[in-house]
Amino acid sequence: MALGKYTPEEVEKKWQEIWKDSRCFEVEVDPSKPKYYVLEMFPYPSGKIHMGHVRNYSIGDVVARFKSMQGYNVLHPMGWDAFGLPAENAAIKNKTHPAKWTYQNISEMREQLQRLGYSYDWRREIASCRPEYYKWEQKFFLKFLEKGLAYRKDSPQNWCPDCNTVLANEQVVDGLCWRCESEVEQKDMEQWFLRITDYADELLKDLDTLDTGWPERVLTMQRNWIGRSYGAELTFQVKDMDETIKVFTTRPDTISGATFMSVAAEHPMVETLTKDADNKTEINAFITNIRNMDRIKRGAEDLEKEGIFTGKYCINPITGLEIPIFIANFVLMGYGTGAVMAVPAHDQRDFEFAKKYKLEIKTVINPVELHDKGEILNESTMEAAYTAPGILVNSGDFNGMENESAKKAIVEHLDKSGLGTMSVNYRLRDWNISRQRFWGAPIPIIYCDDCGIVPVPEDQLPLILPENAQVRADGKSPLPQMEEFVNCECPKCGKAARRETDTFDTFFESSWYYMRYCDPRNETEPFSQEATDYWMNVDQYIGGIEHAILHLLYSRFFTKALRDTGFIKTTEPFANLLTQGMVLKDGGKMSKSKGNTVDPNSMINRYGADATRLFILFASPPVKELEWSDQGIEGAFRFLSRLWRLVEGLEDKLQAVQPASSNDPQIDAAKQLRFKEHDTVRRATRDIENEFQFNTVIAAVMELVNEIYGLREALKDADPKALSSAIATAVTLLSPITPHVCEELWQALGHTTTLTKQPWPTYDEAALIKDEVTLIVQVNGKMRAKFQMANNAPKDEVEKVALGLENVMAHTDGKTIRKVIVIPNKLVNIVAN
RNA sequence: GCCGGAGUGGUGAAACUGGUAUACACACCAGACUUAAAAUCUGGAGAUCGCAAGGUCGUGCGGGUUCAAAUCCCGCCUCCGGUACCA
Repeated sequence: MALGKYTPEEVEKKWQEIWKDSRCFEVEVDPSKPKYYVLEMFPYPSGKIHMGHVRNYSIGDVVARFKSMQGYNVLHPMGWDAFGLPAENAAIKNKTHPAKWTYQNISEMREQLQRLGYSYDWRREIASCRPEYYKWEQKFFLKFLEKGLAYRKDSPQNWCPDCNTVLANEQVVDGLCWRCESEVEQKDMEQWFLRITDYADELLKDLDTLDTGWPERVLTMQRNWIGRSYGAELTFQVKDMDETIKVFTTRPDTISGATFMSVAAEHPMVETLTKDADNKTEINAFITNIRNMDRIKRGAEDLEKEGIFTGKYCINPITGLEIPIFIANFVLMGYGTGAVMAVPAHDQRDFEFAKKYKLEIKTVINPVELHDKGEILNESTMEAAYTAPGILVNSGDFNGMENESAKKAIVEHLDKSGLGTMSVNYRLRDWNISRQRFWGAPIPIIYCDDCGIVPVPEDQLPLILPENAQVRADGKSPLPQMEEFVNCECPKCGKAARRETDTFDTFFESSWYYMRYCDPRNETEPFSQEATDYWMNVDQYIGGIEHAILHLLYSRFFTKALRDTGFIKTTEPFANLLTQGMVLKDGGKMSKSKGNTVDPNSMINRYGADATRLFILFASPPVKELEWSDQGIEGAFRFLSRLWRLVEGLEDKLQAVQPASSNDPQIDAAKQLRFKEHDTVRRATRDIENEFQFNTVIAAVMELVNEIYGLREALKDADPKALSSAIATAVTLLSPITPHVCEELWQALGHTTTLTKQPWPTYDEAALIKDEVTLIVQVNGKMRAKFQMANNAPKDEVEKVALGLENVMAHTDGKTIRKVIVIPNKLVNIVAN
């Protein structure tokens, strides 16, 4: 069969059809084979794929094809994270329904992905906006409700005025909305929450099990986000009032040094404390000022510490002394109890505050060096708080104790009078899942005047998002105005009732989609036990670092919550995580606003899917950033053409042999080629297995191709089998990366089966042993000469030859040879002076 | 401040357990082919001195360990990413 000119569009179309017809990427549960689940984060159907997607999905495709060649039963699905705000905005703009826009985008993006030749089992495709999908998460929600994992609460929430909805803490980045970057406001609202904090400890502890599979920095980010700190909750009596204030502290050992107390402006006690203060107006102005300050300014590092005295005192439970209560701008209601016992001598913030307002500073922890000299840290000359360990002083019965043991002793003492207990505090907050948006899954709840909150009965699921809704020009959800949606019967008492009109946070959908892929068409349950027992968990997950906390934390939580509600046995969803680097252009992130985007479609049109994939995998290792280069993709295309021409030029000489099958080379050229061939298999396998370093895999194959070019004249008549074997190896090794062109060349070699059924090549150790090796000679560590010698020549012989080399003699002349180090088959180092 | 990562040619990047620093590619230069160009094939190339053989320097900076360091240790500098009044 004549190969002709390399025209990617023809080759790619041809093989995509063959793969589709042969259904070679469709997989089923098969306990007789080891499984491998490779998953890339599913995209939001924005309409067009971008280079970030191409990179993400190309990496995943190589992994999938490679593992499949290694004999695994590979699950490699794709779908759509299809709920979200852009669809609503587009619907407003085009006066259409978000669903229409979304489904149209999905079909366009699906086509683009298919043009790239990815090995997905397309039968498993899911779109999270379909009732058949979100039905199950409505069911999960009802189960969570039963279990007490879902609850409703009225509290200040992050409100994005642009998106017209609340946001979870994780979705507020530097005080800005993660999606639209508007300034987030605070707003009191009644909302639905999931008790992710119930799992805080487990989420933290299980990070240790991901130690080898996840990038260090993602683990660290999650640990910081959960923010576990161990300390104590202590109770302070308010003087002359029947009230107490609880504080959380990690330093109960310093309590005797607590000379005042700071509470947050939002603290519920503030109103009571300041009710009859003389300067009530001043206090109110101070509070209003803090509360109106936006989050960025309030959180700024250089924000001046400010406070105001409430006029009230509380009693230090250890010293019995009265200490003033302040409202302070740096105390956050969202952490701990919203009140802090202030120990200026041993906390930097309290120190600064005390200096500013001339409050007492009292040393209670003494540095050991001073203590040994019989001295005590002098408060009046201190320039910063002393936060290191030490010995207790000015602390009554606890004097002389080491501060670490004093922590426990003091809390135990307070516990006797019910004023203190050891406690753990987390930075993590419960997950607010209510969204005041239309394009999301409806929360299956009914409000009845008589029965209160009533869950939608399970047999009424899915609770379908109305298809006839008209999106509003002001961006607000149309649901609350839709009588036919809102009005319903109470399932309990049958009276008229109202439906919840909020929808789920869209992170709800992405928190379990990888489970649904295991059994995506199941109509009676979210997924069968059989399917998830076999496929879960995901062996290799691939996606962007931007989800280090959000999606990855929610998914981990969901997995555990679904385990505890009996849906699945898995505890951690993703065994291994690869976060691919960004795609840059001209040193910056590709973005529409910068106008430096490169459209994957135009690259495919011009150079083909294979060249696009090749470049993106060659230019940088997957975890690193990738600088886009127009010349680079040109070069990738040139390499594929070069490989093509190699086969084309030898067409009548080549045979349909297996990779690495030339076993008996007679001439030097064949020996040399055989060595290179086996060495390439060794390197390629090693580099894929070592963190998927596809860039060096490609470099190795390029070297092999260069070698074949150099030897082809010598071998084409003398040993065509050696050439055929080497070409077969190159094509096979490259096939996960550039599958279409490799299939075509494989066929041109005379093979009748496809590469999708071809095993990954193996190499023969014996082929890597050379008759002669090159040795390096150093004199005092500097390279002076090289020479050829028989493999494994005896040390003394090697030494003799090395010492006799001309340039070596020149450098050792007149010197005494002290030592000669011989590393077999590698190097000789002569130490002389 | 803290946590993570990275500093290697003109550029993207290699270097497996310490053992020829710069593989592979891009860009560049030269030769072959061509009337010419493109494409292709072959070759060159870290800097510097030298006609050459060869020498000297060279992996952010300064030390150290070692026969031998891009690689290990100590101390810094710069850049990127994340994160922070978290009590």
